[in-house]
Amino acid sequence: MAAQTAEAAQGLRERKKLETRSALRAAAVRLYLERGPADVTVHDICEAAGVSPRTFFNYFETKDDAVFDWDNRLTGQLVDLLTARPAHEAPLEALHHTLRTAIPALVADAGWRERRKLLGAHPELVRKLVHSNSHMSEALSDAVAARTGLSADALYPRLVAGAAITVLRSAIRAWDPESSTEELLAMLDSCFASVAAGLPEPPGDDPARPGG
Amino acid sequence: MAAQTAEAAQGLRERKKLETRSALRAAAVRLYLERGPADVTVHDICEAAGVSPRTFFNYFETKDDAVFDWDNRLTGQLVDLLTARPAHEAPLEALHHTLRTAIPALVADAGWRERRKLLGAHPELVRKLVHSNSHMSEALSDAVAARTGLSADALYPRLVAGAAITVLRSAIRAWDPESSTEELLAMLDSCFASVAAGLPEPPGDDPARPGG
DNA sequence: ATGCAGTGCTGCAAAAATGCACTACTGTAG
DNA sequence: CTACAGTAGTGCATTTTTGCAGCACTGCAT
Repeated sequence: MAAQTAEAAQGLRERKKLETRSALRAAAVRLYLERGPADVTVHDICEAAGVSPRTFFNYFETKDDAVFDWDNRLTGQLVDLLTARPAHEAPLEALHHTLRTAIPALVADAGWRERRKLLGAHPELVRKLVHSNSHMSEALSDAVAARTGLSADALYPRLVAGAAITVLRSAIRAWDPESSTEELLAMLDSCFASVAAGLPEPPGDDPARPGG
Repeated sequence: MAAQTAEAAQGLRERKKLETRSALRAAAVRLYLERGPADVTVHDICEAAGVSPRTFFNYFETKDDAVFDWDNRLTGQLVDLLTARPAHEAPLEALHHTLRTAIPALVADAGWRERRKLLGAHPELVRKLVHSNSHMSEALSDAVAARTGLSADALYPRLVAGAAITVLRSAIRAWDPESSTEELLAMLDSCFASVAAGLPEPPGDDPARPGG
């Protein structure tokens, strides 16, 4: 396996690169929180991070991508975790365990929580997040295909990966970033249970209440 | 209900607007197919459509959005169809019928087929398509919430809508645009069946065939 | 036909994003 | 120590995207 999940910077070069990326990410989140996304230019972020604007776009595709860097790092991590799950687990089950394993570290990351709050304060950003999610979905889809021995173009891997991403998104969105990790995990479990049951009518649904 | 699904242009003004939008969409798809997305500038599209570049961005958020205009029109249509489904249908079932109903008209649309081929020829575009899909997902989510009497922030509507969008995307992507409508509908049915069953191990999976 | 309100279209300036070529430094081999 | 390959960072030109303000036309009322 060539996948080096360890973040150990082996050389000066690698370390500098990680530092630059980190600096850009941190500066972006900080400035976004301070002034709001609309009042922060790429120039500002770069000045705070000490690099040129061109360099910013060497690391990130769009201005907002720096804020979503967590998701891209998470993607690689999820793929590794999923690959490491025992082969006897059904794909959906393996994905469930994978997410469950990855979430605590996320919640423990102060930067990630900051970002989560940023998304709550600026819903416009959520729309751009889809891009990162799509990347994650494709990566997981490929990993599921590898697990099941199916083609990467087959329907099943895309369905399961898509469902898992939807679950993750929905749970994080509904989760209150001030509350505990357990809350998030509970919602994740509930979502996976709902999907595994074939998404039947809403659990707490009371037929006597028309809802209008 | 104030929703006017009818596309009848009541005044000259409305008609002109639709014409401009149509012209931009058509020009974009044609030029994209002729030269490839990278070799078409907004300026080119606007020249072909006879409007200024600034006007392009009054209609579409990004250069590629003109190509995805079908999805945005489809979104409104799906919401209307879903709202019209009988109340006794379960959400997932109602979404299944909704998509089944909308698809034939799409496939019959020559422009939509062109677009579908464009996506096959230029996979980079698929990445940008997620944006439209996300819009569609949110709209359907709200419609499901209305059907079930749940809050728009509840988990269930997002899960079902997300699953439906994933199904639609997967089916269209796997579908050969040269083949028949029935092929696409069959894949759609198969996907919905898989989701309704809780996404168990791949259906046509033959344990004897390693698939490598 | 005339005047008014609403708004579609446009030009302009600034910011975001991309391709290309160049510099400077890192890591490695001699 | 020196030479070399690889590549992160940069500057520049071009394209994409957005905010703002003005012009022109439509739809409506008089």
